Amino acid sequence: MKKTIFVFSALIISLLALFQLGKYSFISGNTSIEIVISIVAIVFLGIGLYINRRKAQSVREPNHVDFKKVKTLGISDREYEVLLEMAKGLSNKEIGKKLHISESTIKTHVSNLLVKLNAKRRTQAIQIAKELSLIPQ
Amino acid sequence: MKKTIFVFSALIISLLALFQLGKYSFISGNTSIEIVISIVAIVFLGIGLYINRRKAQSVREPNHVDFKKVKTLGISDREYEVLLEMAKGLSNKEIGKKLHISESTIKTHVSNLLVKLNAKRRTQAIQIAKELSLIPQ
DNA sequence: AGCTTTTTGGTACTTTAGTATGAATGGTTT
DNA sequence: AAACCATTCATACTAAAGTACCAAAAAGCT
Repeated sequence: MKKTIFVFSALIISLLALFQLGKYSFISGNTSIEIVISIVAIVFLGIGLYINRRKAQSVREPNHVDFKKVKTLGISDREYEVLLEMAKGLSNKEIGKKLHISESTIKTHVSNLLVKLNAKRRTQAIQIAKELSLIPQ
Repeated sequence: MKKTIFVFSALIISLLALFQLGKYSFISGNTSIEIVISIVAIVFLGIGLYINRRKAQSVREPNHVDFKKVKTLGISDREYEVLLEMAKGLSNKEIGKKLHISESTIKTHVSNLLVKLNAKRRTQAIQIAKELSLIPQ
């Protein structure tokens, strides 16, 4: 947020400078009114595009993952791997094959995940994990 | 896409008009250079914001739902309701209670959904449904 | 009215998921 | 070295999910 304030302050200052420069250039007769207006138009168009792109990114980034929260919940690396595969819709057996470990181990991991995510079922766990941005949407 | 082209054409025309109007107002001496530049700046800022908002919406709208595709896949209204509850992480029994029908009926609906979505499990069905924008993310 | 689709529900069964418990291994910390 | 944690795996069990098959209302269409 500090960064945002700084960026916008710098923007406003440079805009005022542009404004004055435009006026000066015109009065001194070096530049035509069309060029001044065009420059202003392009600069402000760019600013408009920039502001909304930043906003769009911050509002909701579907692929953003909050690893800190994962750690906070006490989810281990291996459990997290299982969570990711689970969210893809794989069965315990399939996850086991993919990670080269037994289905039994997957069950253990899943069981632990359900407790840590406070879920009753794997479908609920996936939903919760996505809401908390633990995994990408 | 046709709509987009139309909107942008109208925009460019109105901008050219604004340009000429600005020049005329200034030359005729009715308006000061500051006001002309300010109007141009505000208008272009607004255009920049507008363009990016549309773009941000079209790129990925998490809550967008493609009902046509739902119908194309032959998913009935009731099956779709079940799909939504399923995606929330509810069990068959819980869905039954919520929709005031038996768990047995839910099983029938889920089984049909799995065939229509070409999924082996409910977790996979949810994943596929979200990818196809059948249900909100 | 007759036909079709949807929605509902049941039984019986198989498969998958999830729990509980215990235990062995390897790595890290104290 | 001892304690701790993550990872692995097994057994035995219960619960939930899913399949197959059937059947009967209810709603929609011609």
